[in-house]
Amino acid sequence: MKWQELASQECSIARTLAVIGDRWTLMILRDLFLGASRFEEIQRSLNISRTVLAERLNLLETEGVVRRLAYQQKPTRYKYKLTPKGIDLYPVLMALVHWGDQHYATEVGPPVIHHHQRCGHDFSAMLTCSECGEPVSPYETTVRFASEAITAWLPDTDRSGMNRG
Amino acid sequence: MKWQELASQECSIARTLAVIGDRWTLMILRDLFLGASRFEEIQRSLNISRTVLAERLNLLETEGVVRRLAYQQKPTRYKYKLTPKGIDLYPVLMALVHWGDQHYATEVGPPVIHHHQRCGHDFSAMLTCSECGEPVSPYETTVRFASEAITAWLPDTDRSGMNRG
DNA sequence: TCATTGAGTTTATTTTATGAACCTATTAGT
DNA sequence: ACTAATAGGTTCATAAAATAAACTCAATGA
Repeated sequence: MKWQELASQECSIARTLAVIGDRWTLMILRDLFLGASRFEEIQRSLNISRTVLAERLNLLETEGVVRRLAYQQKPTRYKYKLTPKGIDLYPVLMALVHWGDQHYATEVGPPVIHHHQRCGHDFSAMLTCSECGEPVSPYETTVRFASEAITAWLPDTDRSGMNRG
Repeated sequence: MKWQELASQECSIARTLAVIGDRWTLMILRDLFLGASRFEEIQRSLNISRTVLAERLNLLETEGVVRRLAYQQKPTRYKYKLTPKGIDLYPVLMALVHWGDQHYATEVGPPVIHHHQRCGHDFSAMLTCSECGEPVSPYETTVRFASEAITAWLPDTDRSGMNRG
């Protein structure tokens, strides 16, 4: 299967990855979240090839993830800003950060610290249930499509019918 | 910059993407979370090239994200299971699902439904603060590294010194 | 004996990424 | 006036990676 056929799959992960799932796009989005907005700025920050950066920004704009705005005339120069749809990717980025912090942090700790102004603490991303607000572990969830429940993460011995939707 | 140099960057997103950030790995992980475990099974499910699948599973095993287990002898055949480190990617997958559900769902609704057994409801992923447990929006957070706070997501007019760590 | 399954590996071809140079418009410096 | 620099790309030759198909090996089943 070619990569672009992913977008047509009946799966939200596939459809999401068809937009942001290549090798550089999430790094570009990181830069946008960190305040980069100009082509040159992102290119120099990531040291990415200009060809790829241009292509990716184009796709992100087509998909409504970023907006291209002229920030000056004569000559016209552009910057890229996250749209609300793009800002909705914040939980994706935070989940990636958290996994990296968990498993690849050095002795000196995580390189970037996130601060929650509402509560005044430095924080990390936690996944919770939209319905009850409690933290969610994969061991407490089931998945269904066409009426089947799946609990692949359980050890084989524990699959005693629990977790079947 | 070449892709593999990403891993050496002082950034948890970069280090995470160096492991799972290519075009197919997150789809492979989706399959593993959904219960696939054998090479053939994943290959047929994704219709991915065998070369790439073998290479990716190898990297994931090297990185400790999956474990390769013999499930029979004569001939020895293997399956792949998520390790605890791999299961820690659950929030990443759920964040991707949620964004896809938000922005690419069809009239018939999301293709896959996630159920939270603890509360008994179908749910979606919500990002909350590890410290106060409240939902986190990017507008309420700051980031710092080398003592600088960043709030790129705010409209320019709102950047009045608030959100600076 | 021949076909099939599973887990890959090998190889030829196609696709994608890289790096360098180039283009256009404008301002700043000498 | 000439030159260099900046920004936002595009073009092009080369390198790297992905794809599809065929092949390997060990065993089982018809």
